[in-house]
Amino acid sequence: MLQAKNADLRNLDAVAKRAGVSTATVSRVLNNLNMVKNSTRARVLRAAEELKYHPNLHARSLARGKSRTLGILVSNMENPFFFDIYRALESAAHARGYEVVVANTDYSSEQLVSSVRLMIGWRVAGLAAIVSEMDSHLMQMLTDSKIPIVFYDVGTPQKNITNVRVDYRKGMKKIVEYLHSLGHTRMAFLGHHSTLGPISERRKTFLETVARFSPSTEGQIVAAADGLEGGRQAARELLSSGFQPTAILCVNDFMAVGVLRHLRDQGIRVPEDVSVTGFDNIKLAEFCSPALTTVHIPRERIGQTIFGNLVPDQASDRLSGQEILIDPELVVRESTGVVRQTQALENRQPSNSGLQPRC
Amino acid sequence: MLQAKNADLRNLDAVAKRAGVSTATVSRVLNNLNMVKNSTRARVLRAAEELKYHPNLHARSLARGKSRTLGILVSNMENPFFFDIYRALESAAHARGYEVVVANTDYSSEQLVSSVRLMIGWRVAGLAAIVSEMDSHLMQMLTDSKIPIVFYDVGTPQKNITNVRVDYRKGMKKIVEYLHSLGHTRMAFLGHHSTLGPISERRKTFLETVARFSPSTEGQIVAAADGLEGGRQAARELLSSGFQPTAILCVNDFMAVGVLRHLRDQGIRVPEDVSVTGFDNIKLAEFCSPALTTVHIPRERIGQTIFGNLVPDQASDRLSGQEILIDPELVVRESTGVVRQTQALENRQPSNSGLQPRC
DNA sequence: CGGTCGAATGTAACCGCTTACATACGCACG
DNA sequence: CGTGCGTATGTAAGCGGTTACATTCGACCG
Repeated sequence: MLQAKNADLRNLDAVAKRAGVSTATVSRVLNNLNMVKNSTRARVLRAAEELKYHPNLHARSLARGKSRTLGILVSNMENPFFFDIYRALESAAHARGYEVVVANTDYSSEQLVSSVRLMIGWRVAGLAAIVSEMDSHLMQMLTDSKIPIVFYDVGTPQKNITNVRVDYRKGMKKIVEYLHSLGHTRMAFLGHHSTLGPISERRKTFLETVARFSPSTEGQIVAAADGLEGGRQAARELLSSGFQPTAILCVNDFMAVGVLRHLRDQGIRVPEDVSVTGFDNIKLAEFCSPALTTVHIPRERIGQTIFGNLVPDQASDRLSGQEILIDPELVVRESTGVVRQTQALENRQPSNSGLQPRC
Repeated sequence: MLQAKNADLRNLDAVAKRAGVSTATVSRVLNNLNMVKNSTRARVLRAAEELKYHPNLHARSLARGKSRTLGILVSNMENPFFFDIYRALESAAHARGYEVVVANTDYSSEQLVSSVRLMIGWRVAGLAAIVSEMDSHLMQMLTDSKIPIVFYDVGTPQKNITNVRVDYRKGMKKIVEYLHSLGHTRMAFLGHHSTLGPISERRKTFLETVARFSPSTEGQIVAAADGLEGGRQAARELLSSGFQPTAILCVNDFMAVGVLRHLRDQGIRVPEDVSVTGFDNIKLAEFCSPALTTVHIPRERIGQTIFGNLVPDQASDRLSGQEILIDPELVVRESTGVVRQTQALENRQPSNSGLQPRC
């Protein structure tokens, strides 16, 4: 583009002219390469300062052919679970001199794909996909890209792709067994986006584990959107479905907080009338009322692990192409309790639902 | 950099060669400029597809000399208040074909400055600074940059800088007056980062308004970090200070939720024993227990306003250099109540603190 | 049939930076 | 005083796109 001679063109050339040196020297000064006499360095720095010069980072990346920027994709930044991983990852990155760009996918695989396109276009040095959704062509696109990638939750290991997973089965099993040990007989699983892998893993495990205690124990399923409002909505549907749960198992803490709200509105006490559990152990789980019994997922560690596998550590090398499995732990707080005899018996109504999912 | 002839070099040239056309034609196809015969377009697209070609966006920005990317700076993405504005802004941007990059500043002006540097380096088309912190040199740096900028909360209007502000004074006044009308006599303001402009605006208004009701009413001040934990911590300090408030006014909802937690732990009932108010009206305010009385700040509208002032609208022109003021509204929920006679009288202890802030 | 014109494509000069290589300089040494 | 060498700087060729301008190619017209 032949640009009109712009009066305030602030580029290397302008700085070079003003300092009476060549662009190469300016570049060397700005990149802290030595080999530059102190007096020249000073002249250059002053010139840059006077011109309010800010290097064009696009030009820089282009010339260098590589960047120190990592891409991060998350399904729902509003959910503190994702935010926490993002934050841990970002701070690890900053500590090692990497920049970070984030994109929200809203659990939509179209958005996931278009964000990945963007990141590839930006030639990020690595890509972390902390998402629950997937796209059939995506894996191919990513392996082709040759960019180091870490998937959390979804995807399969490849030459350039590492997977970090949490053993959701184990976590879910612990919850169901714990509730069963408290005498719960009618449990409901409350989720969102039932088609997504990591979510349906929990749902399936729920159903399987409940089935093990059948017929003394029944299971039921509902789903809405992720979030506070989604949790409330799902609780509303659950209660009006006729199934009268002794315990509600939420797919995550964030939705559980919404559930608590609806129960309080209905005058249903937690845990006296019904127990509620979450998943993730976000900070909010400890601050809501009653505090949530949940499953702890070590988000800090996950963030660090992801970073470690994205950026080649000088010492140890990457576990590229591996799968890393993380174990969750049960955290018991106030939202669960022993089933009262009356609670187990009362409300026994024609519950024709049984184990049939209806989401 | 003279690069080793990279076997899988996927750039315009490679696509052009494979399609048997020039790079100009490829570029035209990829940018949907017409003037390209359909048959050639198809050949080019197939070549690009086969090579898994992804345009280098750095090169593109560099060549175009302008970008369609907006920079967003927020103080604390973890606080839903900031997140909501960010989300509204992002979705407005996407709707108009803009990309968005975010950076967290953690209320630190050093981080703010370095993020601004980054954004300028990326030559963003516009910059939204939704931050509470400030830096003395920053304004100069920004006006010099010539980038369209919108500040929320801080900064002063300039040629290329618009300001969006919420009338926090009005909001705070409404809260204090409301509480006073309920008979509250000992109020505490609970904040964070007391040196930051928007925060101290609320604190000052609190003190002024309380002073108007003096001596029948007393005020007290504490501060901790923003967040759930910070709220809890501040509440702890407040209660152990000897000042026994009838009402606790929090600088934002997020901290208020932390406060509620501590009060519950201490067996102090809200609002029977003490009233609590928030600020912002985040979703969580409605979901916590008890639901928070707060001041509504229209974050959606703020996000849209910011976008509208960042990107020149074809129809109306920007209000650049203006200041836009937004009015907040009181939202009464469950966390505030009338002071019981006993509550007002009991606990009357040697409160030597009076109106003296101690943060 | 030469000329005109518009549509389709090619050529090459940028965008602003990095960096390999060339050059200039000063100084110790034979 | 010429040579060699290390240090400081300059020169220019990339990086991978975009786009102004040139060129080619038919079709259509006088």
